[in-house]
Amino acid sequence: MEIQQNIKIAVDAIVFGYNDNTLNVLLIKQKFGALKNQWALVGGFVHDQETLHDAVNRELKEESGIKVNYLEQLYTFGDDIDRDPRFRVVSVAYFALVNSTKFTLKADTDAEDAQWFPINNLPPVAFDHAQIITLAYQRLQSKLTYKPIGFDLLPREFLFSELENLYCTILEKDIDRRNFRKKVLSFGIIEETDKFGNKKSGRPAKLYKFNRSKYNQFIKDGFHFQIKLDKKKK
Amino acid sequence: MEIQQNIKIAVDAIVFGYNDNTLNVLLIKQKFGALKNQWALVGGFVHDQETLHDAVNRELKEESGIKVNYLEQLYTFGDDIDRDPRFRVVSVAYFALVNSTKFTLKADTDAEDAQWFPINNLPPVAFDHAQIITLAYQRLQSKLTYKPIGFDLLPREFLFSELENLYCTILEKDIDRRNFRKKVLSFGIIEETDKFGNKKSGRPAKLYKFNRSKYNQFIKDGFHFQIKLDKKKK
DNA sequence: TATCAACTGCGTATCTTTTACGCAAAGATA
DNA sequence: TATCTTTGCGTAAAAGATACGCAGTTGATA
Repeated sequence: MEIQQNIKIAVDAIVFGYNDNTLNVLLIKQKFGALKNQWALVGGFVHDQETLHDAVNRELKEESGIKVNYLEQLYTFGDDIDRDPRFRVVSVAYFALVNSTKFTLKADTDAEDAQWFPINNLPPVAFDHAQIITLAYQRLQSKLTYKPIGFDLLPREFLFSELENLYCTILEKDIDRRNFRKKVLSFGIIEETDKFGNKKSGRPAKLYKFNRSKYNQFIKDGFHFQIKLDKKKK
Repeated sequence: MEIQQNIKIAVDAIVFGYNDNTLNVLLIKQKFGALKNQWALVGGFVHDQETLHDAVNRELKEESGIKVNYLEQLYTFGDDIDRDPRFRVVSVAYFALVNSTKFTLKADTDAEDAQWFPINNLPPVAFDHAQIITLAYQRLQSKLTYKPIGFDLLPREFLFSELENLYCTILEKDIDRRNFRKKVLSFGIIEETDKFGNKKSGRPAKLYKFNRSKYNQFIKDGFHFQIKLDKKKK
């Protein structure tokens, strides 16, 4: 039985980083090919003998040198037959989080340049990549409220104010600092260290860290991680 | 620029129906090909000139004659290189809901037989389809709590007790009938008709119907549909 | 060194939502 | 009429979310 089919499969990765109260997206500019000199998501065609996950990780390594903290499949784009002008491509998009302070971007084999762009100030991007980024941002926003993925954007040890700002920034909402702290602490999934973060002014703040095994237990016990930030109901 | 790639793209559909307090999955048994005489999900290879959605709808029509109420992309399975013994297949799985009382299944061109199976009593299925069904069921369970998709499994007009049983059955949880009713009514997204459902005994019950435009307004006003069914906290 | 600005960390009163559950209403059956 | 069953409404108590006061600790400044 032979199936005639002339469609290529690619993967794309939307990598989010967080730095200085700003959410950033990783974009690359390729040396070769159709995307020459255009900003685009990390991505490329899947090899015959690698899994989709392997393909994403390979592209991430080849094009940016980054190792992500969190990776999940986002959506498969295959309803626009002409999204790539060369031939039909179905692209499986992945969604990744990284602590961007940890890395210096190194454009590796395929990419001429790799850079962080603030989500609110993106350059024009290739193909339908703007649409993909929008979807990824929505996923990030909603997932942040019911999974503890914010920690994957922060350093291993962080200040409460950093976590708080991250939620404010990404969810684009106000927040009551004291209630937020109370809520997060009530889950019992982060613990304080004996270290203090260095700040310009103000009372020194303890560094905290996320405890994943406590989180797993928390879930197993039937509790729910949920952070809502609406200051007021209607 | 030529890309060498030898991977086929398929779509699969997990169709849920609800009947007599039972959640069912649609499976088919094919006449021809590798799946001959094995139960499997509706699905097949994507044509070069059709979108992924079109491919799913075509397969649904060809293999079962069903028109679904709700369709969304579920997940793309491409991490098991040998999931199909013939050659590498990446499959984009879709998740569909239908009011199964409305249809008589007609096995059409490709399928020998199309049948509903209770989710808790499935026959052996081809490939990794059991895994796909499990994922779809999880998606259904979680989505039911925050989107009004339950109505897509019911007739246009339904009894409150039917809606209630649907939630109980799918979420596998107990429920306080009176609180459930209060909660759902408080959203203002379903309205009563002047008709009554026929029951064996007991006080006659009004038929209700879901009002989608009210729901859209409800969302636009910043409210959230959310139905939690835990009878007790820890 | 006194004061101020900036930020942390804790506590409490109030309002809203969820949960538990009592009970009358409206048929069907015998 | 007595009984069974299911519907539909109401209310009290428990739990959770929100608003907000305020002292503690630092660096910078007058």
